[in-house]
Parts: sequence; structure tokens; C-alpha cells
Amino acid sequence: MNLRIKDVAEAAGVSVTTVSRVLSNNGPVRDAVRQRVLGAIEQLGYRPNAAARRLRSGDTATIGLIVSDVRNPFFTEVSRAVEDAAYQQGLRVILCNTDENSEKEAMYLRLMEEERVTGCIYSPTHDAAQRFKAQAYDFPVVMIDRAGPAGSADAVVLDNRDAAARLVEHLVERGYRRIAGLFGNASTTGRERHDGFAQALGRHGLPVRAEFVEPNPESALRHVGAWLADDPASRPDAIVASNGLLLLGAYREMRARGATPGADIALAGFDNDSWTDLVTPGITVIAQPVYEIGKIAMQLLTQRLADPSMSTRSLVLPGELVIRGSTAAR
Amino acid sequence: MNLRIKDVAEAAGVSVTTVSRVLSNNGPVRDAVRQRVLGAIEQLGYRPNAAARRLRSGDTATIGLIVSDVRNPFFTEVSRAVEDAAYQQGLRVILCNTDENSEKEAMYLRLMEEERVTGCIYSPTHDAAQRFKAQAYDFPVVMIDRAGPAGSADAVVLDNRDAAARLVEHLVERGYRRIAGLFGNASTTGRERHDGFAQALGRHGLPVRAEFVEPNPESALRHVGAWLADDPASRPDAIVASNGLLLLGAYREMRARGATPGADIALAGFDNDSWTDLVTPGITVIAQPVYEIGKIAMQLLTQRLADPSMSTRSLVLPGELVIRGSTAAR
DNA sequence: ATGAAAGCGCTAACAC
DNA sequence: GTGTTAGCGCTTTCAT
Repeated sequence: MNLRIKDVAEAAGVSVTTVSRVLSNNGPVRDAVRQRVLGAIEQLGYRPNAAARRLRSGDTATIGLIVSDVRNPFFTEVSRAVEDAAYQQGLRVILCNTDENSEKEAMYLRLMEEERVTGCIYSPTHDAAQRFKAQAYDFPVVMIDRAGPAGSADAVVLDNRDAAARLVEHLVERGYRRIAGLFGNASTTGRERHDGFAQALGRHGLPVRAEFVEPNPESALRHVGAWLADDPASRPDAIVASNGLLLLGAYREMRARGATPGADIALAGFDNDSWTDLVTPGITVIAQPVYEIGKIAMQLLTQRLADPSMSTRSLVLPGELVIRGSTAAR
Repeated sequence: MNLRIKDVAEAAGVSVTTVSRVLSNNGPVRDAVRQRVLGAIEQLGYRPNAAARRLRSGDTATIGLIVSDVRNPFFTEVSRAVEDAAYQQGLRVILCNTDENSEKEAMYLRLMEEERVTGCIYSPTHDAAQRFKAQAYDFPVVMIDRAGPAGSADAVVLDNRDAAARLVEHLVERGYRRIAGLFGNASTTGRERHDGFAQALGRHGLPVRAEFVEPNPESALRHVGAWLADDPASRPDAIVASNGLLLLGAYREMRARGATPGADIALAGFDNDSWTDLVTPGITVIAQPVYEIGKIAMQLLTQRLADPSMSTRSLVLPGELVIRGSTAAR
């Protein structure tokens, strides 16, 4: 199958231009001729060479998607949304996992440049987001989950401060007073959620107990373990986790130590991952419109592509507080 | 940044050939010259054009990964394993979700051809697997999770019959007798697991109650709902689900109807998805070596690329029975 | 160790 | 409505 467009042209008795026009469905071709070409393509089993096409046309029809880890259900869903939207528009997706590692991040950004991607959807670590210079790239970038400094790039993010504050309000209303929080140390998101958390506690004159940790279940295990080992009189009566991975670790550690969320200590956090309503009692969470975030990111990208001069936009979506048994009234 | 290799050559005062040699790190270049070229690249911010490279070299360094849905935790993990292995070897990955839809499947296979992928890792629907002709493709294909007819392509799969049989043996040993099974109707895997299930029941002289259904939680809901509505004397006393999605649906429906797995009716199935040991009681499952499946698939692919004449290999991995409370003795 | 030049397969001017 | 041709940016003989 090392057929070239020329072979098709000969088989159909037309020029390569005509074949090209049929393939890309642009430019005038008589219907009879089109059928003849299509027939030849079919019969020979010809497949246009994507690399040649991209080189010549200067349009790669490729978008890059850089996330920390697809195994995080948040990014699993986002990536599916992005891929659905992309393939519908005839765009190909290159998916990269950075593991919150700045070296991988730099390497994948370089990969995007070499691929001459049409655009890129990017979830940067906090440091990378601060340093990010959109002008350094020839393609538009849409940040998701985490934005850089205002105006540095289009972004779609959650209203993190508000969501974290609502979690605190809910806990306070339910009678909890010694509220401790676990926040991811790698992302802007973690900081914003911390700020909303701390401010809300401050409004109630409550002490702020917070840790910034590596955003994985294991680090949650350690910190929650330490908290639970505290003197019962002073240990937290409620724990908040700033993302699904930390929430999972916190839950596991509580169960491992025989603590029932909502009975012994309240537990709440971010991300309505499927396990949170499967366990008993269910876990109170801030649900993010996950699929929508991916979909909107693609829309922002498409619009930016259509009009590069448009001013930078940041879409802030509200989280939804889903109340379950893990924050039962004291 | 519309720099070409020629610009780098001029800046460094060498020929494009030399720059190319430095870029691909092959061919002799004096160290002083190499440094000069590297400096020019760095200073200009040059990035080689991947499409041009691929077109000229004929090597796309790209592998295709076709799965039904990355949101299925099995494929999430597999895809992460494949991507890790691929990027380590300097290969790019194109990920496609077919949703068990044969049109999408055909379209993505065609995409692989146009991309001139180096190789492809593919989880076909049952029908596509039967029809699959490896000779029709210019690149090697490794099937995962589901194999085609013997010898049609390299494959890495679970020992499905054995695993399903062990699930049945376990249930019988625990005192269950009216065992019903839910099996995916789209994949070879579902059939094999059904066969192991049915044979094991047969060995014990037990009746076979099985349904082939669309492999998603919703269809499990319906069937389990119908079973639970049965006359208590004749309704199943144990339910087996042939993959993680069906198991999840079965679990939800049981809880919705107030049935506790392991107390009222036993529940067991495939895929050690994270929720299965979070719920109480935990769910007895066959755990698959998921990350390893992806990793091995890449190894098979790499070896096949190194020696295309090698005879077709099918790697069959054992599942691990993880016993939890959902199959407590009656 | 380095360079000149051909050409990968396609699309887009431009001519007719 | 169709064809001729230049050239996208790179790698790879083949010379030197």
C-alpha cells in the first residue's frame, strides 16, 4: 500500500490536482469525475499521507492536550470531552501526562511546537503557569483547571474560592468547628481553594488548620493519619480535601483507622468522583462540570483560532455543592 | 517562529546537512561544530518540523491506540501504560475511543493508515475482531483485552474462561447455588467469560442463568432490577458481572433496592476498580494486571517491529481472585 | 567531517 | 472544470 496520489490520478485518468480536490472536497469537480476518482481510491485502497498533507498545507489539524495524569478522573473526563469535540471537527489530539513534573512539562510544550499544533489545552503546574508566556508560542493556548496570571491566556476554571468557602460554610452550619484542610501544592487551584477555605474560616473566627501537600492519595494518608492520632479533644472534627485524589487518600486513612466519615469526623472535598456516592455514608463534595470544562475549552480554542485578536477570556464556572452523609450534623 | 533548518545552517555557518545530523544525532560532526549548531538552534528558538521529518524519513514514530472508552478504568490505566512506554521510546500516541461502535472503529482504523502509524494497539469489538485481517495493514497490530481468531494478530489478554470459572467456584464453595451472570455483548471477552462461567456451573450441575447485554452500567441496572423483582424463592442468590462497568451498575441497582451485597445476595465480577474496595462490604473481583497489560502490549509491538517475520504470539495473563465481603458465606 | 542536491507526497497558484 | 508545476522542510545518498 505505498500508493501515491499520482497512482490514483492515473487509474482514474485525471490529474493529481483533481484527485486532491476530491480528497479535500474543495474546488470544482464534475460529479462524474468525482465518482471515477472515488472509485479508483476505493479500488486501489489508497490512503492519503497525513504527514505530506500537513507539510504542504501548513495546517496540522492537531491539538495538544497536556494534563498531569489521565488517571485522575477529572482529567479522564476532560480528555474524553476534548477528544470528542476534536474528532468531530476533524482534529487529532496528542495527549501528554506531565505528572506535575516541570521537566516533562517543558518537553511536551516543545513537542507541541515541533508538531506545529493548531492549538493546545493545558493544565500547568503553579510554577509553569506563573512563568508562562503565550507570546512565546505560535499557537493559542487554553488553560484548564488552573489559570496563569490574569490575561496571559484563555482559561476555563472553577470558582475555587467560592466553592471552598461554601464547603466551609456548610461544615460550620452543621456544627463543625475544628476544620482542617489538605491542599495540592503543585497547582494554582490548590492555593485558591486554600484561600477561600481560610477566608471563610476567618469570617467565623475559626482557626485555620491547613497543609499544602503533593496531590496524591499517599500524601493524604500521612497527614490525615497524623491528625487522627492527635488528642481527641484538639484533633480536627472535619477534614476538607482540595481534590479527588487527596479526598480518596483521606477517606482510606479514616477507614483504616476505624473512623466513619460523618459519625466520628466529617469529610468533604472536591470532585464528584464515582466512588463518593457509592460509599456509605456518601461523601459531601463540590461537583465540577467536568465534561463541560473540556468541551468549553475546545470552544474557546476554536473561537480564538477564528479570531486571534479577540481579548483574553477567562471562563469561571461555579461548582455545585453535593451534600451527603459524610457531613451529617454533629 | 517560522524558522527552517536553512536559517539555522546560515546562522551557524554550516550546511543544512550538518544541522540535520546534529538534530537527529546521527552521522559524524566535529564537536566544535555541533556546539555551534546547538547554540544557533537555542538562540533562534528553532524547532524542527515534525511533519516534514516524517514525510522525508518515512518514519512517523507514532503509535495508534484504539479503545472503546478511556473512561473505563481498565482502559484509562492501559492508555497511561502505553503512553508512558511510548514517550520513553520517543513515540507519539494517537488515542481513539470507539464506544464499541463499528463505524467509529472503521474510521479510526482508516485514520491509522493515513497517519502511517508505526504500529497500533487495538481493542476491537467482537465483530471487528472476527473480520480483522492483519495483512490488510502495513503496520503491526497488537490486540488487547480481546483477541481475534487465533493467529490473526499478536495479543495480550486475560485468561477469561479460567477467571470466570474461579469466580463461580468461589461462589459455589461459599454456598451459593442460583448464580446469575451479566456479560458484555460487544466483545470476545464477554463471550469467553460467559463460557467459563457456564462450564463451571455445569460441572456442579447448576443451572446457567446468563444475559448478554450492552456493556454499560445502565443496562446492568435494568437486568439486575428484573432479577431482584423476582420471586425470592427463585431469584438469583448471587450475581456475577463480566466487567467493571456492569459490576458498577449491578452494585448501584442492588443498593437502590435496599439489597446489601454479601448479606442478601452475593455480588462479584471483573475489574478491581478503585470503588470496589471502598464500599462496605467490599466487592469480590477478578483483578487484572492492568498497567502491565498496556506495558506488555507495547513490548509485543516493539518486538514485532524489530522482527516482522516472528510468528504470531498471544500472551494470556492470569487474573487474581480478590475475595471481599460481597461473597460472604451463606 | 562536511556539503550539494534530489525528492518524500501532497496542495495551491496559476494557466487554460 | 481541469491540468501543470513549484515547493512545503526535512533527510539522505553521493561527492568531496
